[in-house]
Amino acid sequence: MSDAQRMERLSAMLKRRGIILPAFEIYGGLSGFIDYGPVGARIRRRVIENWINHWTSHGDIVEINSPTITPHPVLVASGHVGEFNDLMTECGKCTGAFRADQLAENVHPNPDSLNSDEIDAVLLNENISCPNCAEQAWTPARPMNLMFSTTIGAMKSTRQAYMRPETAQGMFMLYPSLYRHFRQKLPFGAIQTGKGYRNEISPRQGMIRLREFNMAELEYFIDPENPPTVDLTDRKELISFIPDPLGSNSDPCHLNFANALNEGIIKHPTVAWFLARTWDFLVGLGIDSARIRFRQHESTEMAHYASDCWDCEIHGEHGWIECVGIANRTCHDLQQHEAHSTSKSLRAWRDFESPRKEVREVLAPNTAVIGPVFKGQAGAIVIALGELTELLEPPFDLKLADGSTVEITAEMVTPKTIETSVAGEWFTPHVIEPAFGIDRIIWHILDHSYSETEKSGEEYTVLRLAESVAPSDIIILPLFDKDGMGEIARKLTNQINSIRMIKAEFDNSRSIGRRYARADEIGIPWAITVDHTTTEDLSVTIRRRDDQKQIRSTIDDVIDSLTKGNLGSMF
RNA sequence: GCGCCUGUAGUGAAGGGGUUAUCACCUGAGGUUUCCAACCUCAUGUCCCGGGUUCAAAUCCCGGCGGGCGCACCA
Repeated sequence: MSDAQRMERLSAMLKRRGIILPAFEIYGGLSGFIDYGPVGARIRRRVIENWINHWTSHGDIVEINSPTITPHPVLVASGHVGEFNDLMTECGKCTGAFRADQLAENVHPNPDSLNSDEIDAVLLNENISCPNCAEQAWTPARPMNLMFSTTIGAMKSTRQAYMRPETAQGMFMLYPSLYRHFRQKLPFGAIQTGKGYRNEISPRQGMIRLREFNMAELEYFIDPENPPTVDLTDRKELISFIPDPLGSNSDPCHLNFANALNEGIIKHPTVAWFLARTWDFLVGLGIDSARIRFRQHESTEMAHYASDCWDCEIHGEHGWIECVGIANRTCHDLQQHEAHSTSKSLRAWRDFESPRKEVREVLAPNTAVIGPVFKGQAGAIVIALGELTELLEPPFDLKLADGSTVEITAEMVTPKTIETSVAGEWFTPHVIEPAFGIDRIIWHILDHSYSETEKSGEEYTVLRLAESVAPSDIIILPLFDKDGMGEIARKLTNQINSIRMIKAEFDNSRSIGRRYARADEIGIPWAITVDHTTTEDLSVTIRRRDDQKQIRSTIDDVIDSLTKGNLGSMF
């Protein structure tokens, strides 16, 4: 078995066993889309359930769910419409593709604002040549829209919308509700799992770059002046870090999380905490911890909203692949939505340590005088008086918002000293976002679990899935489907399936060895075999997938252990 | 999107203008079998799609779609 062929054998197995398959294949297939088959769909569900439990068990994180279709203005505010609508042009000679606005950067003050005709003209008139081959032969610029576009409504009055490119915006839309839910106290977080859509130019590498994919994102809202810290000193694992090559500590290193934070490689204490919890999650799913690393983004490749970004990369058949992005998005999203939407409540309140006293000298308006004199203008005058930054001695000329000027006399105002007490202030929370690519994680779970061994000189395949993500918890096999063994096995299967959150399979087809082999190949961790002895004393054998070891026990004990989730302790 | 390679049962492969397209494994039915892909009999199932050349195309040509690799792209 040569290693070069391993991925092909793995892919063939995934297809043959109904785990991962190309989508729409009976219509010729469609690149960038996959199906999870009957076995794969259960693995996917369990990975997502693990993810939800992992975060909601923190206590200050809740799950929400939002639409996948997102109206245009939301994605304008988030920056996706701008970022995802770049105009591309190609060199007619060397076929290199470039962003047209970047080519025009030095000859135009604001190339991003140009439409395709305008930017074509700029490239032509300014004699912009290809950075690659120096030719001047640009194809007409075309928008490279990485969002799937759609419209809401029919006929007239349709509204532009897109399939969401990330689930995150849903959490920002619900910020006011989340703030109330958490009794107006930071920090808190919200998670969402679901589909995201990006119209990739060329999907590649199987399920690594999909056009429709499973995402799982967490938005954790914090007070930037009081970021939550978690003591990481008792975590001794050495983690592989690749820091920002432009930073001060740029050498790849192995450190525990606490030291990485202390040495300033991880800049933010809350980000450090999420890196650690991400590591816990992946290892808990059965990802090989030696093949996980954290890579810090260079400042130049940082997302448009982020101040500090880490990728969690996992190594597999496709090399090192970004599977989780952990970003400090700062206040960008909430500020943008506050600016673009009608809501002014995308903020949090922070108490001062002690209330701040403010003393202000003002000219209080005597409305009983101003009203009759100025009539319709009176309101504007009261506002203008309130906005005065220095105390003027009446009479004086007061400039109003509409540009007109009125004369204020002494009887119209009363100088006053106003003392106010300010208990705190409103601010825009910062957001730490761990964003998980579920399909990529599932690929690496399968990759790391896929084990090609030998058994009696024959090739033998075992999918060593963690119990938490196995497609079924256990398989029940009658040694032969006769002499009452089949009936006992069917009854036992039903009994186990009635246990909450436990899934049992039944298989009576072909020889026992073949059934073990099939179960091993899709990663079912345990098998119960009903044999002749069972018909006499209701004892069964329990077989462990990973070493094929078997023990005998009573059905009652097996069900008891299974319910408690500690079947392994019987061995 | 460009270039090179490529597409035959569920999986992996052979064949390469001319009867009914071949093999292994898998899957199903039956038999056999007292725990690890055993064996026997039988069965289901395939030339990616569309044009063209030809008396005849799974085979040759063109285009599309899918896959692999490289370039480009990848908040």
